[in-house]
Amino acid sequence: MKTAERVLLISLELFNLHGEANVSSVDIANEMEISPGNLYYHFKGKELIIEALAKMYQQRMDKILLAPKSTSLSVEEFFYYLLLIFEVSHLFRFLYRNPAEISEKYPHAARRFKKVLAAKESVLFGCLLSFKDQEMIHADHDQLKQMNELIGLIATQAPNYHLLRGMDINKKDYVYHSLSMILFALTPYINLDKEKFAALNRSIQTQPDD
Amino acid sequence: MKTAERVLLISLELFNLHGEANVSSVDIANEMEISPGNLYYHFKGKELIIEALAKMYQQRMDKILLAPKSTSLSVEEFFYYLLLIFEVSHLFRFLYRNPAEISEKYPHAARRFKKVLAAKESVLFGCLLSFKDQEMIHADHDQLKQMNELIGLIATQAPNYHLLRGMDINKKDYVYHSLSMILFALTPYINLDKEKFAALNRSIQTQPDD
DNA sequence: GTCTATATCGGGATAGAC
DNA sequence: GTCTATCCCGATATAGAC
Repeated sequence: MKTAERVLLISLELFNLHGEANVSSVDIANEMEISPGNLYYHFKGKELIIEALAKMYQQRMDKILLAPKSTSLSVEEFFYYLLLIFEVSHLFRFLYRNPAEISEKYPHAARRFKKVLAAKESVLFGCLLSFKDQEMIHADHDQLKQMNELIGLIATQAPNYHLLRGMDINKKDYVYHSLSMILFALTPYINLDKEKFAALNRSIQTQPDD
Repeated sequence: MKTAERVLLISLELFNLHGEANVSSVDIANEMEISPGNLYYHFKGKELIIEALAKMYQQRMDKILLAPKSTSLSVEEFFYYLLLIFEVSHLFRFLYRNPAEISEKYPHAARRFKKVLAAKESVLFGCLLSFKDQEMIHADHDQLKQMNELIGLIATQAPNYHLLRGMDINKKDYVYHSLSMILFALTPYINLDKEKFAALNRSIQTQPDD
């Protein structure tokens, strides 16, 4: 693997584990067992590393968001879709740790990040609307908007919340927990027979191995 | 006012405005128009300032949480109670900005903070239970737990979420918005006649001046 | 591409005079 | 209690040899 690629992978890992602010360029160089000077040959500063990572995040997420969704998802498919999104967010979870800091220090990366969030929100709202069209959900437009907002809050803040509750964010468990929170929030509005609902609930609560 | 008090007030303001990590002791001294040496005479390091602030937060919050609640709150009173809690959280919002960082750098402050969160959660769960007893809410025990968790997520993560959406966190508007998110999440389970519900909704959406 | 050595800068921290 | 002066240290950044 090329050094530049390794820089990105190792940086991502360290940022996720310890938080971006706690990882210096020297830390990255040490972990890679190269010299700081060499690191600077490839990336002239932490800023450029983070921008590159934000770009990776954007590309991975866009691939999911822009996938030609067979217009009408089932509820089960919707949650599987959410899972895909959560998994990518999990891979780049350092971006979610202190969005305020990141925005101030790395405006370019922040722009990408916010663009992705907006796209995510609009795609998910599209799903909700199509549910309504198919009468799989009973709610007026305003309620759909509130659901969407709740989903957005859970999706973006779940890592911090779970961290606060002492969960290990580096295990993927919290992703499933977040999904079940979303399911709980939507349940009163969803038309889904009891068996299917129970099955969905189980599949969310079952934590596959990492 | 004594210098030590002023240190705490100014620090709190700066931390809330710019985030704890972006405010150095020199910044605080400058803002107060005293010398860094003088600042160190009163607080030997940022750590002690933050611990003192965490203690203030704990005291303010305990006063609310331990207030002898006339056992059976109405739904309206419950939301007013939430508002009181949110207002104190708002005053010390810097603690919510990057809990992971704070925990690592200031374990003492973090202990207090987490203790308060736990107390908050248990008090609010008590309210939900009493609603159930009075049949003001229809939900089983597991659903109550999920509601409580959702409330906890909204209460702790709302500032970051709203920041991410470009809101100005230094205005108190987002507090009311958070309350209406909670109301939305609880609505399907609450027995409340339409008029009272609409009135509650209005009173939450009306943003009193700061 | 990679290394070593070094310069710079800002924040944290303290000593000693007033 | 308050100030000035100073020190230490870690992170960023770069020059120049290999």
